[in-house]
Amino acid sequence: MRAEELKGHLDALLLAALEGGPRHGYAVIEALRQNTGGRLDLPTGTIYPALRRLEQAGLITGAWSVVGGRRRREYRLTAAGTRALSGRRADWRDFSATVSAALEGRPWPSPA
Amino acid sequence: MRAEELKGHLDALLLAALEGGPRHGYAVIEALRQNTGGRLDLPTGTIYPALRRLEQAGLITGAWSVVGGRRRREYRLTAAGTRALSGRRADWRDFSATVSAALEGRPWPSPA
DNA sequence: GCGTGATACGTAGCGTTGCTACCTATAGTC
DNA sequence: GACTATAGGTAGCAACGCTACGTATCACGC
Repeated sequence: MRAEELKGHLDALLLAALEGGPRHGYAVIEALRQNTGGRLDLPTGTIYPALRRLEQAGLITGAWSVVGGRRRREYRLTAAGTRALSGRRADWRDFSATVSAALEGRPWPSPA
Repeated sequence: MRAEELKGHLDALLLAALEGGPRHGYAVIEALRQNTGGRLDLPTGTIYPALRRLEQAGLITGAWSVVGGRRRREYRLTAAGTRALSGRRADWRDFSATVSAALEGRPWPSPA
């Protein structure tokens, strides 16, 4: 998967990963990897800053906890985050339909 | 349509717009607009630099012409461009399936 | 002749954002 | 002691589409 492709869609994926309940960053990475058959294997340098962005935007809230001697920051969706997620889903459907139409449709004849 | 969503996918759209025959920049914009029912209405500041990038990458070639007193730069796909287009189409299908799986699938239960 | 809109090309500079590369720390296993 | 998995983080970079301009021609109304 080329790198730039994900730009602008990561937030939606992260919100979706938190939809089923609270998760910490590392678990989000694993969930994404498992749910996409390994096609989406995002580096920590992508996930952690993105989660902080979402927290700062008020779409998720984070709380520290310690499990098995290791500290975790558990994130959960806020009400605004839930709304944002459904907005992003609609955006994705629209975007994906638009690009598919432009890309997969039969060649557009040039007027010449 | 949010702005960042397009990132990394524009090249494919431009190549596809040239698949049916040579077009100049302004005509590409119109073709994109018409072919997506107006959902994709890209500014010239997006299209012209992108076409130059593609030309520099050897995926398209441009040639000046004058029609009705106005100069145009007509672009056409090169052989490499045609190959690139089919690669990008495959990328899109893979990417779109991956994101849809992660986004539209039923909520993953949290392991807690 | 003048203004306005469509056609047609272009550039400068910006902001966003995901990535690479690196760092810290604990627990378990060999 | 070394290594892997788990868990968090930052600095700096590169890519790229967008905004805001600027240039020019042609057609049309007035």
